[in-house]
Amino acid sequence: MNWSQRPMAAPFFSRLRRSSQIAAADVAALSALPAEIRVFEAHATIVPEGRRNDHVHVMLDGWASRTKILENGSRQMPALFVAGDVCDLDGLLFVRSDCTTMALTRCTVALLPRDILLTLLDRHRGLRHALGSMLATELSTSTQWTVCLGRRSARERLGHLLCELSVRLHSVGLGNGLGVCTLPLTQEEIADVLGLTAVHVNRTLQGLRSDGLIQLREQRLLINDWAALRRECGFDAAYLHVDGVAAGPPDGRGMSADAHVSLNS
Amino acid sequence: MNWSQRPMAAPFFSRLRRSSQIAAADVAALSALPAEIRVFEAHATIVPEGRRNDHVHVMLDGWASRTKILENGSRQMPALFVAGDVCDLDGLLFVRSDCTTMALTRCTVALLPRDILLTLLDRHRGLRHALGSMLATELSTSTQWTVCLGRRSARERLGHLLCELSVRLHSVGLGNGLGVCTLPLTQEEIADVLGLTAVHVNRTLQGLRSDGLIQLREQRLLINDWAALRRECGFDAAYLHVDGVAAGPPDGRGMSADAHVSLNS
DNA sequence: CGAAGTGTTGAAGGGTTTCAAGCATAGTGG
DNA sequence: CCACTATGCTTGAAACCCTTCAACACTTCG
Repeated sequence: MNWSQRPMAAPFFSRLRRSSQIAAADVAALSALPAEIRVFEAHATIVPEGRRNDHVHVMLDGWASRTKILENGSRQMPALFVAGDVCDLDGLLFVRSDCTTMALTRCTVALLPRDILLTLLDRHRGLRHALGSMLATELSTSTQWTVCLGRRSARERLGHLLCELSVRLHSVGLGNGLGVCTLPLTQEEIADVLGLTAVHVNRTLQGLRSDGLIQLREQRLLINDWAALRRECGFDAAYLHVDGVAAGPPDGRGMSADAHVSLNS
Repeated sequence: MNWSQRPMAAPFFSRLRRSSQIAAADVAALSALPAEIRVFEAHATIVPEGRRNDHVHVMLDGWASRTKILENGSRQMPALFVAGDVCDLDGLLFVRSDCTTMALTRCTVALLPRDILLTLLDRHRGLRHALGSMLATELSTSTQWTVCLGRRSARERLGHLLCELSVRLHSVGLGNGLGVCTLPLTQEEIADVLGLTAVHVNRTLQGLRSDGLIQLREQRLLINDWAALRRECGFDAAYLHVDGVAAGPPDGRGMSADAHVSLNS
């Protein structure tokens, strides 16, 4: 069976179609690639630092993160990947990866042969634009995280992250409406994303809960008051570049203008 | 006169040639672009947030930064640009920029028409790889900054930044040897890069100075003990992707293998 | 000469960390 | 079925890094 026909591949192709310049032939060519499907258990390494990039890894299911361990043993996760994300886009340009990507939950990943994909990119302008936009979005997201870590309080960082994840999952068709989604990360993992300690994440989470802004238990996140949370942490979804995305009801229409406005109001 | 023949354009073309796949024809095509040269005074806005991207901005001289101002008035600079950098690479992929880029010093910038450059990219595989690598390097740099802001002390962050800037300037032929370069940023601007206050940057700088690690006065930086500073802040230049770059003496040879080793020892 | 920008220093306060302990849940093997 | 262990969540108290506020020195410039 063609890998693109698995239901799990829907988020990735939904992201591809976000590009204004993608054509049916582009999608078809990518679908025809000989992909290997692999499952990584939680805590397994998907792409080790320094490995030669022979494949590009497309997340089909589960959560993963870029992970750096410092000399003193502390850990930071400068990027999170969910279904639909490519977790080593830089591998298309560089021979070796300079950051480890590890599975946070059990992950299903499609491995696309790098050299074949590169020749495909030479022929397909639309694919270049789509994957380039994904890389640029990753940069703008990383930029936003830098701003959050540099100038926002623990409460703002946490709220901002929850808003972002909610939008990202919603935009690829995961989660039930905006503000309702799974969040299978432990508080320690959240801390390693936000540059905090697990203890402080715990207390901050309680603050958001007791103020009625969110609910979070058993790996289910519910944002009770989207507008209030958004306002308090200064979240603006523009940097995620999801506008016009087909993330609405599965009737084929894209997200309406109103739906987009609702992200930011 | 062709814009590429200005001496100021050397750092940018030096960066282009870092790509293993760039060809003479690629460089020639880019050189032939009708570029407008503009000078921005310090504190001027080079690319305002939300503006339609009609041009791509190549830094020829001076320092610039991405700048975000938060609701509470605090400022964060999630990226720094020096000669040779393209300060709105994402503008090639997105219609509008989602971050302001401002001049920190007087800047000379080459404006390349976006649509012409895009058609050029369609024809020149080498240019695609070169600019793509620059974008990927910007991502890996942003990733590294996120790690620093999340898990490193003020002293480590500051030392790490000084190491990075020293290597970046050295790699495009600016500065006199590794660890000697200009640093025209105010302590407040450094603070806005590192997510600290100017007061604390001041005190931290004094710590590095009194420990004999660096000298910094009148906008000249000198790293006295590269190995010690590098060790103390956990700096590893790999993420800058400067290996094999033509950054040595102006005799045309690339940086030798030994020179590269010296970056990390 | 006054004003503005930058660097410097001191003292007090606060957000976050660190350390430590306790609790709940799930899985495991006897 | 029940210790036993491992993992994750929760809570308290003390310590610390960095911020905040305030003041002053120095330089540049109109």
